[in-house]
Amino acid sequence: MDIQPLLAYIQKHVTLTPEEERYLAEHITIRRYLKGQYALQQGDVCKHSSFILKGCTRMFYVDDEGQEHIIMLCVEDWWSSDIGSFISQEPAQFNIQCLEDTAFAQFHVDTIEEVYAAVPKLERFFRKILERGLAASQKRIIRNFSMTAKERYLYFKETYPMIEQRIPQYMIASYLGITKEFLSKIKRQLAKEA
Amino acid sequence: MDIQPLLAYIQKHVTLTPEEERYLAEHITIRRYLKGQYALQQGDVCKHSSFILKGCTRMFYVDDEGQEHIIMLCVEDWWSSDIGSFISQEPAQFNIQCLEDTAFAQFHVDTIEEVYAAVPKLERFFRKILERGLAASQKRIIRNFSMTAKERYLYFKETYPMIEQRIPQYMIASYLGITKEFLSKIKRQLAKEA
DNA sequence: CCTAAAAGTTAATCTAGTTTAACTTCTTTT
DNA sequence: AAAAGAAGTTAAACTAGATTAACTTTTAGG
Repeated sequence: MDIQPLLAYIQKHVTLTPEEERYLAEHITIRRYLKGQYALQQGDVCKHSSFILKGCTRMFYVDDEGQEHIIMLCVEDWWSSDIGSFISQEPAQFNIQCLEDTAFAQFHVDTIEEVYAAVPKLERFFRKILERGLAASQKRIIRNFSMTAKERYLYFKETYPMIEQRIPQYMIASYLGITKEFLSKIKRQLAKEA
Repeated sequence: MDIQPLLAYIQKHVTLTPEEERYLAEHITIRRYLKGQYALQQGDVCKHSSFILKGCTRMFYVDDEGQEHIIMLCVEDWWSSDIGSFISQEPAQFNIQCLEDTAFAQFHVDTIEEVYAAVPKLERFFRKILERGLAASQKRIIRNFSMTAKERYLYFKETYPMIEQRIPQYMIASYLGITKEFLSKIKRQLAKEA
């Protein structure tokens, strides 16, 4: 598996020299999972910062009543880790499951600080994508408070048209914070309107 | 106003030399606002990354129906900016209003990259607090989906006991994503239980 | 190609939280 | 100390979305 998608993604934010690219490639591991497998399980410690080269994952939380809540649906060019567990090295609160055969490019927690020190541009890169991630997360909180379920669904469809095709409806419902039954009702309504 | 609280906060994450501290102090501006004033208004561009030395703010969004939604309540030692607007230099979606007389230590967007270049430890520092911020934001999304309003209120009280005293109830209700009437009902219920 | 399991639908009933509106404190200003 | 505005409370009527349960359709494995 080629790490080209990762390099291309990084180059959008910082410009690496060929040497730096080589160093990067040496400090990254490729890891593959089959559809259905877990890249991380609630309770385990998250040891990797993982970029999706190919495939698709869901990050979800199982609450005290046994109900699943999807926080993120990730496809190619997304980072899919429990960042809370990764930085604290405490047990993860989230599960990450592959929804298709998936290949990750992974930084290991034990060497990432060393990588930042050797290639400060990579620390800059992560600083930048964390800024974007935090801004996006705050906007999501707002959407959850200020939009109805129907509006959230329409926003999701419009913003991630490619994701809807690849993922079962009941997972999209969970991502939107509603039941699959209610999403079904929303879709019927929308079909009637059109 | 002394920037000591900021220095102490930074030193928790990275260790600055006296020289670096001096450089930092030269690239920071102190800005004061009175209770009720806006440090940022929806539609303006956020030019500063602001740390609260003293005081207290709310960051909120006004939706199409004119309703206010509070995303963050910030006190001393918190960063209070619209990070989405700050990094893109596009109009802010959020307002930041001071709920008490407030003093900020501010980095200006035009010089912050220069500061990162001069003191890479500061970029490291921001990378770390962004990681924490993103992890916290994800956990908040989960709480909003998996807890009832009553549970969210109890969590808030327990996690930020000092904030509840300083801020009107109706703002706490907005932060929790409920109406002030319903928070009132929850409090009555809790009082009865005890 | 068959069959079982997974995914999606429909509809009735129920509930957490909203809306509206009237009322009661509590603060602040004069 | 009075007045007025801001903050908080109460209760009745309402609604978005959950729950339950029975059903249909799609998918994938043997």
